[in-house]
Amino acid sequence: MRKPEKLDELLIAAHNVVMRDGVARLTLELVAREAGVSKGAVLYYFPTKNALIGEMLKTHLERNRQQWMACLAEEPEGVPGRVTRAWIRSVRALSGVKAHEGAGMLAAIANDPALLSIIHERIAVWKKELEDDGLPPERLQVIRYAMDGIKFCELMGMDAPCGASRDQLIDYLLKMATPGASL
Amino acid sequence: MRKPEKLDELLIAAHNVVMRDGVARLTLELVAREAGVSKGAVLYYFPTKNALIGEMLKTHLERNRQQWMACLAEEPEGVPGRVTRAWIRSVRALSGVKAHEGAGMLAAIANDPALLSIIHERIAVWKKELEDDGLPPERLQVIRYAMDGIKFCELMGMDAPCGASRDQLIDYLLKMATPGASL
DNA sequence: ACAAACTGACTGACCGGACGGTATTTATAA
DNA sequence: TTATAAATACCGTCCGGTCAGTCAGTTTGT
Repeated sequence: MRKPEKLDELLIAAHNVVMRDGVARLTLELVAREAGVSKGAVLYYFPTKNALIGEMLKTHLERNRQQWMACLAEEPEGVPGRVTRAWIRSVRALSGVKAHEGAGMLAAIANDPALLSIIHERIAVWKKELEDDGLPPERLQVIRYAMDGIKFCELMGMDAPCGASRDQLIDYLLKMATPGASL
Repeated sequence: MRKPEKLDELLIAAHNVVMRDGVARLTLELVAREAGVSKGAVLYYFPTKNALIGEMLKTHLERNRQQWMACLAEEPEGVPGRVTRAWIRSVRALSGVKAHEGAGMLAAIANDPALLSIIHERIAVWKKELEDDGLPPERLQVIRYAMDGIKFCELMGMDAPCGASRDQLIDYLLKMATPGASL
């Protein structure tokens, strides 16, 4: 059941290409070169380019999910907004300086929006989990879209918050996700 | 100084193509067909594809700007957060049911991220105007990224808020942009 | 033990189509 | 006539995907 590690290497290579050269240059040949193999090898592991992109999406979502769960474990139980706060912390933990995540999302948008259905399904699940978290709906919405905004801005280099300003923002969102905290 | 109206038709056609067929299908030929002209005509008005996309971006930004100014005129003076509230209202006014704006942004990302510099410059200006608006910085940030999140989600069909829920969210953001309002 | 048969991983050449852009030609208006 | 507006034909390139074949290793038959 162990996935071949070469497959992961190719996914990383694809990610690197998107981040370094832009999503327009995500070509099978460039991915191959980045990974140090031939184009044929890439198509050996992924039947089509779309399959590659789909896998990029899935691994990205999976990593997010795991980080979320890890943060949830550290969040004390019994306080409403627990799931939401864990989610906020997971986003903070993941999107660091070194790499924008979501290269797969960019690639999906650029190549075949139908691929986004993978994300749509996940969002539906997440949304339900967040809505059942006991927070006032307006606050939850503000938090959710603010986090989305941060992520998207990071993804396309559009003046995402960073440094102290970023920490301040996330702390504020955490407060919003904590009933009784003064704003 | 009147721009030929054909040029605007082509921009609209390009916008329609992106929204209907996805940014991957934004080709000179499809734009031409959508506008009911030949490919040569498109290249007569825009020397390159990038020029077309750049113009899409600029008109989009320009429309946003004008809506913003219109909303600003209706906002009573003297109350801090005035510019921010006008901005929120302008976004609400523009992004309706019928059309996602920002096809140009998608096209820029997909084709040549360097085009985004047009947006970067604008963002810098907007940011300054918003920062000088007299609102607490954390609140301003939350509002700003929440609005960005909404717009991005709309742009790529990722569960953007709509209907009553959407109005509720925007009202809440307006309250956040109003000093003294109870949250 | 040892070779034959087979398998999985990978290569590199190639094809067909799409697309951006150019060059040339034709229609229209002043 | 001349300038503008647009159509048509065409070129070169790039890219996704196919395919035949190589080669290391593993299994199998004796």
